Amino acid sequence: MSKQAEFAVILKMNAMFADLGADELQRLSNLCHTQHLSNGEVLFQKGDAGDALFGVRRGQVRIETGASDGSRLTLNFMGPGDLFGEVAVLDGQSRTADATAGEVSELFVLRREDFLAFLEREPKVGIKIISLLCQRIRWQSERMEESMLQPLPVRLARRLCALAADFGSEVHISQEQLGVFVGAARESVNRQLQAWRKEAILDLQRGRILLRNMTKLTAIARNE
Amino acid sequence: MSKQAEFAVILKMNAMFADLGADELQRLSNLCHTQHLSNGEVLFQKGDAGDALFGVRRGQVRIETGASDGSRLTLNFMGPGDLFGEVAVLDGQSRTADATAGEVSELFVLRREDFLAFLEREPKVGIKIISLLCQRIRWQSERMEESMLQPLPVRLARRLCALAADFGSEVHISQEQLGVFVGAARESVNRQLQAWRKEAILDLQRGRILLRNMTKLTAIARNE
DNA sequence: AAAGTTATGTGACTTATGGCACACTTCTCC
DNA sequence: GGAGAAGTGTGCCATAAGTCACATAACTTT
Repeated sequence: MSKQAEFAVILKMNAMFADLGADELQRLSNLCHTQHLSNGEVLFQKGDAGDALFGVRRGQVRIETGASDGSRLTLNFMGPGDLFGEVAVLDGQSRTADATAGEVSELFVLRREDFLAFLEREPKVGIKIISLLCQRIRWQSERMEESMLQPLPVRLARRLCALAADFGSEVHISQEQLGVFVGAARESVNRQLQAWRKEAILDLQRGRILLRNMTKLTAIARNE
Repeated sequence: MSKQAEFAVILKMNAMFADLGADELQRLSNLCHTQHLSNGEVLFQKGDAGDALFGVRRGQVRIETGASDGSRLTLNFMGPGDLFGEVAVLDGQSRTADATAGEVSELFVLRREDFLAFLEREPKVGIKIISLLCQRIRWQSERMEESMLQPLPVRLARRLCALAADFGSEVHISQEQLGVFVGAARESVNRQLQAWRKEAILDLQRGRILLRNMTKLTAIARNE
């Protein structure tokens, strides 16, 4: 399969371009470039101009934010098929986080100017993107209310359920990072996890969590 | 001034349509209808279909959410010149809050289908809207981090500064509602306000707050 | 295999905020 | 103008979570 055809497949997977016809998809793919990253290479940093949209072909990219004390905390992992950097590209503002390759990676790159020009010619895609951004706004406000109103156990359970959907019952994440995701101190996360271990809801190992009883966990997440 | 011309002025005020030419603005205004509301009349409720975008011509509309216990809590006030209901219109999902007229009001209404049809003919407006939605996403995530990381005094100071920008130094709001805005209990809000009163940063009256020392207040908001 | 580094487990203490209770004040409306 | 509602001021206590401190366990490096 040619690279361009592969780009088209990946783009198609993303809701942003899901209802594009084959020809439009073809034209969009032709605008893409390829970029290789070695392990640990920095793609962009917080504050950089948001001049391109990226998609992962192979490898893994970590989206992280450098805390003021110099420690770096991972916010998200992007794997093959994932698109990232859309917000900065769409509004032309600067990046809000850093992106670093977690392995040798190959990305495709869609430059902001090419993308915007494409948008002007394809109003339908614009409307689709608007919908997606609106969804995101709704989702954000829900999480906002949630994180202010729900106690830590509920937030933690929800995050674990979400991770389970992506990774299966063996979630590979440190308690420190789980704390970042959930907005809590590492110690608090640990204490809650211990409590659940005693209830046989999960098992703990260094760097991973084994979910044993998803029924109970989802019940906690629902906050009955 | 004709109603249509007045609509055009209001639309122009909103960033969404700021760089539209006079003719496009004219066409958009012609799509608008007018709707009158009596005091206390309900415009829409949470869960209703988001089938129109509204703009306030005269009067005031409260955006509120009905708490589970039946008490209603105001999230925002929309006054003359304000546009609201965009998100539900743009993505076609249901309303996330209730809207009730706080006085006898006159609105203009732009129906979803008309608006979307307009968007398809004006890709530039679509791109502008995308930018605005992106800005909102950024703003939301900032507030999100803020509300989880910043202590109440900082959040409260920020909210008061924001209100001051809209209302001047005499902010007309109950402590209860301030609590809702800031995500805190009424009592906590009161205690903080009392502390500031003793420092001569502000004065309190029933239903209003008089800001005396904006310098100190903004300093607190900055969280130095 | 020893040494160093990172991740986890846990106790003790502190603190911010929430919630209840109740007094007091100011508005509103018959 | 009297009754009731709505908004405000404050004391007291409960509690969730953060912080600090340190022990232990698991991987890495040389």
